[in-house]
Amino acid sequence: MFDPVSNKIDFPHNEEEMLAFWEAQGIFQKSLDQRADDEEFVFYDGPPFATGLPHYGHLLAGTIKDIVPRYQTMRGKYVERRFGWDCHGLPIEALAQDALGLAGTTAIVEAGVDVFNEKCRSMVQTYVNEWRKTVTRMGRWVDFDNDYKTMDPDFMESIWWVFQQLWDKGRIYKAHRIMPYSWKLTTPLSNFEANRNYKDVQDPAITCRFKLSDESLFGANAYFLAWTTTPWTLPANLALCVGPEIDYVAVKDLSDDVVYVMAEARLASYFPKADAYEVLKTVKGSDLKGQGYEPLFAYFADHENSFQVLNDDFVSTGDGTGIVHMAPAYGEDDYRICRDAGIELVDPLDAEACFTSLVPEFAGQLCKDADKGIIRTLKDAGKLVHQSTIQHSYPFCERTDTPLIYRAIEAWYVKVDDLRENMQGLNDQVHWMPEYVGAKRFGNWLGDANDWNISRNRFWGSCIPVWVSEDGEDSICMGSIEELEKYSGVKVDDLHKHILDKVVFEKDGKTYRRTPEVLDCWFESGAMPYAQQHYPFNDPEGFQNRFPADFIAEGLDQTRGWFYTLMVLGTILFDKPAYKNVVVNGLVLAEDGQKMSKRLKNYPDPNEVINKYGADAVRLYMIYSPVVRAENLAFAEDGVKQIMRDLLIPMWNAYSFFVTYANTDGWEPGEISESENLLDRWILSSMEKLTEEVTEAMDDYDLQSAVRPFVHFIEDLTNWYIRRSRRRFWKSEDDDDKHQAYQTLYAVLVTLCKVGAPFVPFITESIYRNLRTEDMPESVHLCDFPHFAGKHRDADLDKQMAVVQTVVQLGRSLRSEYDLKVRMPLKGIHVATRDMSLKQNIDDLKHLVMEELNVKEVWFGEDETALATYSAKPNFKTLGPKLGRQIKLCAAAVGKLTTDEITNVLGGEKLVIDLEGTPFEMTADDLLISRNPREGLAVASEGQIVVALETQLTPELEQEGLAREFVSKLQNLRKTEGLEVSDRIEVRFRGSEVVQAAVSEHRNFIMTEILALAFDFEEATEGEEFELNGEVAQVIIRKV
RNA sequence: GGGCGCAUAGCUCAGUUGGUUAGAGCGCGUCCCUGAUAAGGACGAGGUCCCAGGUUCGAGUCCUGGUGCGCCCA
Repeated sequence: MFDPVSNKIDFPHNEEEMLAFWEAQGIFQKSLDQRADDEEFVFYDGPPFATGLPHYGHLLAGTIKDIVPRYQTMRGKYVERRFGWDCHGLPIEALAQDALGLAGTTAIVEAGVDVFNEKCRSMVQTYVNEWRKTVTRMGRWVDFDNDYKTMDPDFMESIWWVFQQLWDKGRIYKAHRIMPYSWKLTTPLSNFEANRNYKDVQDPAITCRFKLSDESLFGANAYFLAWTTTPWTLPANLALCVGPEIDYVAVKDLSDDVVYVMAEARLASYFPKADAYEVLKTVKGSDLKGQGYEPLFAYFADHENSFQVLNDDFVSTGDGTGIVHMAPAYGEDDYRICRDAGIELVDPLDAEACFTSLVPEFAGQLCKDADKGIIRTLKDAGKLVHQSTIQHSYPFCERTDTPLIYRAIEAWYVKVDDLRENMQGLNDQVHWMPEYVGAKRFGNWLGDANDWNISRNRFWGSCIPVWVSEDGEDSICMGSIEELEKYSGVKVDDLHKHILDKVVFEKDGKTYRRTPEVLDCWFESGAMPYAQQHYPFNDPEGFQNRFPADFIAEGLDQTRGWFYTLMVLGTILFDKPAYKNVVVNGLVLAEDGQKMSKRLKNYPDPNEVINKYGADAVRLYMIYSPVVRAENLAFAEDGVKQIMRDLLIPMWNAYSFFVTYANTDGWEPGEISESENLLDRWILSSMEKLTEEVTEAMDDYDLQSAVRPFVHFIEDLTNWYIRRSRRRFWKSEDDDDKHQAYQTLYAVLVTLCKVGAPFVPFITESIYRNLRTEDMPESVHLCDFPHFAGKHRDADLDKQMAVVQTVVQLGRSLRSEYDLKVRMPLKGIHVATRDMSLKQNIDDLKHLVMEELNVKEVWFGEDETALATYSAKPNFKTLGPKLGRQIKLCAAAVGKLTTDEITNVLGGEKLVIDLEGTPFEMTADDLLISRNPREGLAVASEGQIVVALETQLTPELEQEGLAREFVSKLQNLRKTEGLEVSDRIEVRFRGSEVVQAAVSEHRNFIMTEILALAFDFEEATEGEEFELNGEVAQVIIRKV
């Protein structure tokens, strides 16, 4: 006996039971243990930040990260799945800052880095339990107990090893980088952070003049004009820049005979009146290259290579003068262009962006506040030619709402720009899903990869393991804790900044201190393949089997993130890609196509959706969408509901049907005998086809394609196999046939559970658990994935059944058109088709049609012409290449063909048409023939099939129809009276003479159908009154 | 500003190497069926395949240029 199954299934509740079962029996662990000696399938889990609750994007990625390992496990691989946590970085620091009420880096330093870092450490765990709960509830099997955290000492030690590798290979260097900087927080921000808070502000816009050194060019009184909205950068000016292709003019101001140099295109804005100036000369920017000028301020007058005109294409004539003032410490282009010209930057601002003693005149003033004084000084010195204000949008610090400045920050870099081709080559070995993300998006990105800035001027992170001598001359890079201990004699077991910065040692008379920066947390996630296993300190040989990964999966937004950092480090360390297969998922948006927003509440709470429809439905909804191929998904709760109704409920109903009748019959799974029944063979063939399609799609990591064939299969199973086999289960007198029906449906359901298990782990487990016999594994997830050996595949049968389904569809359509209920038996249906492969199983096929359409006979024939006329079109696919332009003539000729002519061609005759005087020969293959039902007949056609329904009714047929109506009413009555399917009844009835006649004629049939033991006609019967095809009857039933 | 992608029915999406009636499911309307099914079936309405050019005998599909949206970068 199977456990009784209700068709009223509560999926979420059922899932909770399965979770409890997995937990109690340790099924996940068993699924690992039983593959312990098998080949490894290596999966790397990208670590999420632990600073918020999981959202749909995580659920999606988590589902993909669950399906593939489950599938591979069932295919016989050992798949270790360790959860990872990204513990370091700004998100967690921000939480800690809020918790401690610390506004910026100064406040953190004052409060103590140790206090701050320990707060960060304590807060990392804040959301872990919530994550574990939700991830587990989604059915994802992943090891939380043996997780890796980027703040673990082992992990951090491996980071050192990785860093030292880069160091030893000469790939680490220090340079400046222009970054948005908050003087209030005294910290640089990322571009991303800076982009989030633009405001419209008014700033000064001034034009200054820079005196040319070479008086031979335009005379003794000639100046370059340059425009700026940041006057405070002028004290640090070291060069001017012009566009080499831009035309510049030297114009004499006729009011004072001073000569100014500026872009021709900007002339009108400075000299609106044409009679106020005289153009002396026009030159290209490239002609001005190398010209010297007198510094505006004297502070850096002796600076090497400075105060000359440079060339660069970035200069535009959109505003200003077409000549750009360069302060390399305060602009990205400035920095780049000056560096290339051999000009070292000067930065006379302190950490709080106040001028230092290098600029004594403004020392102690905040840079922005110094604007006024600087402008006044320039004005007094006669160096200011124009002054106004400009309104523009400018980035502000999110936390303090003070304007950001751009300034040079010392940073550590990994050199990667010489590895572009190497990385692209390795990337070609990676299988991407979808393919274009790897080939185009990621490939292009690798193609112009820039050196990687890996340092952060922050506190909570892995430390750069470099100790620098106090004179800055020597550096020592540590690759392990042991190495540090050797140098310092200090024992350390925690590698965070507040510990390590206290480790100071002497070597050869010099004192060494650690460089203050911490590592970008992307460096840690990129080093995760090594660090999670504590490589190379732990089991370096075993590492060979666990690198690279067979599979990773993340969102499209990781193209420049994890996918990239894994690739960079894999390339440098081992000259290998770090992963072989990648599934890239798209963004999950709100139903309206907007981003999901907590503030707008434009999406349902994930936990509520799971608790309403179940995790299986949510998983399936997401996977059966293009979001698993990097496209966006507008998440619709209704879509989840739909998936449940389309797939999960029908599957459950098929199962519930089986168990109900198997229990009624006391059927038990037994020895397997090959069924001869056509439907059985067909559904087994379909099952194997499904297995094959799912396997192929999964081996290609195409999850959406793997799910698609389930839809069709479930449809075939429930609405064709079971529908057409129903009577075999509950009315069959042939025990062998009944046994084969049970055996087949049983086998199909068990196999379906196994094939579906990776995708919908709960419902399949629940069904499997009830169906399994003692000798089978206790969980479907401990089973092997089914093979598709081709044992049951029968392509001919698939095709024949498709024809039968078409015939039935056409027959139903005709019944509907002629208003003939299916309960009314009809004489028969004619099926005409030239495809006579049907003949093979014609008797069985006939019976399917007869039962489904309720007709007494099916006549198969080849001659369609009695039922339909033909018309033809050329087969453009075959004729197009042969005929080219002439195909239009051909089409005209073919369109005129008569039914008889087409019949002849179908019979094998060649068709010759005239094409501009040339005969052209065609065969039946060159024609596309459509069948058009003849007028006045009940005929319908589709493709090569034509059917004709015999619509005439006879008294006998009408009588039988009435009997069937009677049965139908009684079945409904049984149902409303709450009888069990196997209950026997007594019936008393009365009715019109017509009814009486029909009932007595079909008495045995009726009694069998409704399980009546007694069936009596009574003149005066109370009870339910029915209308049967216009006749009246009254019935009383009683359970025996 | 650059790279990549997406745009097909009211909605969610299929649509092979270009081939002549562009499909499915849901939703909607009408009708039917029902002793496995919170189901099922038939029929119907609903399309400028984002726009404009081009290549071709033939373009949803290929090319060029736009528009809108998204991701990443600057």
